[in-house]
Amino acid sequence: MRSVRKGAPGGKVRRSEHRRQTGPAHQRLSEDLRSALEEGRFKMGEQMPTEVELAETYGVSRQTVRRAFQDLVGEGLVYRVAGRGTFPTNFSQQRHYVRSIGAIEDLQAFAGTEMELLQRIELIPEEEAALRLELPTKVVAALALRRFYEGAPFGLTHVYLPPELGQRLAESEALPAKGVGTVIGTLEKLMPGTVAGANQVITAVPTPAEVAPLIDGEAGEPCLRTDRTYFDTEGTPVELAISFYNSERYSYRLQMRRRTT
Amino acid sequence: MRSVRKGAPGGKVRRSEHRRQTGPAHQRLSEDLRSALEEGRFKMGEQMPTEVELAETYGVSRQTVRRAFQDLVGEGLVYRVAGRGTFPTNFSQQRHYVRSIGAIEDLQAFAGTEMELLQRIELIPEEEAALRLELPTKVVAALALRRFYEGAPFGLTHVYLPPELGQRLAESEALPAKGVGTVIGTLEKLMPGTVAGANQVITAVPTPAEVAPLIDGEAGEPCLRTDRTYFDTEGTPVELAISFYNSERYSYRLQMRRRTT
DNA sequence: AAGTGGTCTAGACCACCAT
DNA sequence: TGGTGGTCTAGACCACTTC
Repeated sequence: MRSVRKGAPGGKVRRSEHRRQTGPAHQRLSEDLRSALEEGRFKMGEQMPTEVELAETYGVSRQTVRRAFQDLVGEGLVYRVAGRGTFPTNFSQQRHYVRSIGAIEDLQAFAGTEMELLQRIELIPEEEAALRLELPTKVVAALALRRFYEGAPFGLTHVYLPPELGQRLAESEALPAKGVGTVIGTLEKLMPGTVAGANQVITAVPTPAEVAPLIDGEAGEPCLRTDRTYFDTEGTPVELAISFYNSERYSYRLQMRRRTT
Repeated sequence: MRSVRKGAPGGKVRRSEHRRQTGPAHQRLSEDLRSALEEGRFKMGEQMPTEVELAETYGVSRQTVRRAFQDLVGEGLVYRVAGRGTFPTNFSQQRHYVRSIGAIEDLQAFAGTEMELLQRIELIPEEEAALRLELPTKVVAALALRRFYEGAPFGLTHVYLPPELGQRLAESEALPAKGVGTVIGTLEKLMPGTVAGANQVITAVPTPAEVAPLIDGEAGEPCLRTDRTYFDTEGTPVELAISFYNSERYSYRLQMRRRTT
């Protein structure tokens, strides 16, 4: 192993050879490839550059190229067959393809929709919510909001938080009375950890009478109810959101992907 | 780089040092760790063995350990913090935890439920289904089935396939008139490629009158409708499944996870 | 036989965290 | 300051596909 000159140290060398940008080399590479794919620069049916080719043209090691491809495979933009090569999928051609895959980022963004605060945050006793947040007490911080798309309301959400987090949210006054964004998105900036994911249960229920007028629906008519529990990296619940959606204005879309390992 | 003895060749060496089993070393390692986590062999709050430790005790390189941890992070069993270490999440403690994450395997398994064929496979003209399967013609192969849980029906599904695949499915006679399993699971064994994922739209609708009696529901009552399009690695649609679920017996559960990269 | 992706190694430097 | 995970390298062997 001798180490006369040894591999260039990770990360910093060759900084100026290719588009510098920021971040690790594998990330720059995958971004380059992603752009190329989205712009249809690789023809549909056939093979993309091999690992060795990319390693040479980008001046990185084969492992780094593999690392970049990992991301693309995970996003469903390409698929790889040992012995044959790497190929773009159908999805890679659709510009503005759905990046989601039931990913949590989408819920946080809720692109193109607006929210309106109906009930400012306050501490209330709510046994079931407290239980589902795995709290030792029965008191939770609660708030309510409506969500609008193109000016029309389509969803009503009750949000429950651990009191401590609710306190922090209230004090920050980061949550506007009206605007874009989400509670969990706002909350994350105030949290110690990060939001790692959410468990969700989706059911079809009759629109509750008190909810119906708020989402332009009729009481008793089918509506979509989602119960969503966000948790941090350790698996501790940080938010419970119960939403009712007008079924004529909102449907739940997700993409599943086989775990490839 | 000199190469006097160089790294042991991939895959085959040291075969008998640790539990041999099958497959790559990183897979064996991750399975070991998964078991340990599910059995609660690592105490909740605190740190798991470091990469270097595991590399030594398992006689593998650090990269191989990292590869193993990648899987566990992806499954939400552990989280890692640079500079601190690797820690089990809440989920790792729950035995029989939900592996899913909105993964496609669950839909294929539909654990614990039974199916009953209502309508044997046949070729019919169905413009909309053909369109959604991206077929050049209007003819599709169609079949219908009910799904049971503990003897009671809870879902009705219409399945549409490209004619060629439907033909193969019909000829194979692999689909039982009654039993466990799914169409997509059966189909995959007969396909050239593999099922890579599915796009899904979930809506709340009034139970159609013709569907209601089949799922023990009442016409007009809210029920969950899912439109699911499975696709292969290339992104080509291979199956369209439209299902109606009795909302009192079935709710849609999924786990989302932030993409960690 | 040549080429491709899949796996693996030994060693290195870095940013970050705890001390 | 020492330990941890994150990144990177150069080289190797393998299984598999294609020619």
